[in-house]
Amino acid sequence: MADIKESGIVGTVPFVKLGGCGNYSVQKTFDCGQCFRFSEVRSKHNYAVGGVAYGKYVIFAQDTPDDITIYGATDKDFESIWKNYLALNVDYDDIDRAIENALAPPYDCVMRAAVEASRGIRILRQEPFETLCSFIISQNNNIPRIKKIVAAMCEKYGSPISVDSSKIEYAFPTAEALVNAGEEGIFALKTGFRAKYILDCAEKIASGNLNLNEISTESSYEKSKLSLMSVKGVGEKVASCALLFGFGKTEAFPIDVWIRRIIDTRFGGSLDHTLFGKNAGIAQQYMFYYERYIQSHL
DNA sequence: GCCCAGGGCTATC
DNA sequence: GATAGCCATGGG
Repeated sequence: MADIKESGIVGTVPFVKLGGCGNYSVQKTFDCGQCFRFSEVRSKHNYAVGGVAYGKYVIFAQDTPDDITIYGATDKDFESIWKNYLALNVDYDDIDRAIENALAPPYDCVMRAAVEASRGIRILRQEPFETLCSFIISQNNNIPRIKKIVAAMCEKYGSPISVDSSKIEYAFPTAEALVNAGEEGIFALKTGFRAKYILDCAEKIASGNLNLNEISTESSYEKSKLSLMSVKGVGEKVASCALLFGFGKTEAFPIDVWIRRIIDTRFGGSLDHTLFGKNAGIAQQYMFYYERYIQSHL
């Protein structure tokens, strides 16, 4: 399992260098459509992404599949936030094996190919409110534009985080801040017909009508999904994505146009995702990545 | 101009 | 329960 090999400070920025990360791919993990707040940054490392989560600006840098360096984090931050966020406390070797063997021939072969293409992807444990709002924004939208809208929302209504003397980042807004923004304020961010959905979501959270902490600890997956679907504009798919990426519910199996497509073209039109059990959401993410990978490499 | 994007709501049958 | 329009916006 991942642990700290070295920690210190460069300039004013604390960092931790990790080893034992397994076959982690920072690039695939942050480029597979689950997270809209990180983007590639230049560094001395092989690959690095920077962004805000849990109110902190951090950079995740990587040179080999086994190491990750986190800038903007102390040892304590790693233990209390980033280990869980990056899913470094989860054994993906076992999960990958289970996914490869979950289906009967010939469909096991499709899953083997999907696992192989997706090697190194981890399901992040993102913040519940941010994740729910982000996937409301995602509906009938594409990934680059979702990122733009979320960034605009943070800049306009999130609290500033000073990175260094010349750079300011922004946290994701609180529910209260979005309620104060109102439907016009949210619409002005180019959210279109989703503005009223985001407002309804923020209102239900701010009023206590919907409690995301309770949903996190709710043991019944169906109940937690129905709770999220009480928000206007949150249907099966958005609720599943939020539960998978923001609430740790790995049995969720969101079906979007890409998953629909791969089921139609490579699984004979139907797929019983409960065969994957608690790994359904991870299998789904591999399928999503694989199908998009194939499309972009034709 | 068209079609599409990590969809869901509403009306109608 | 299924299906048909509709919803804002920008990129290809």
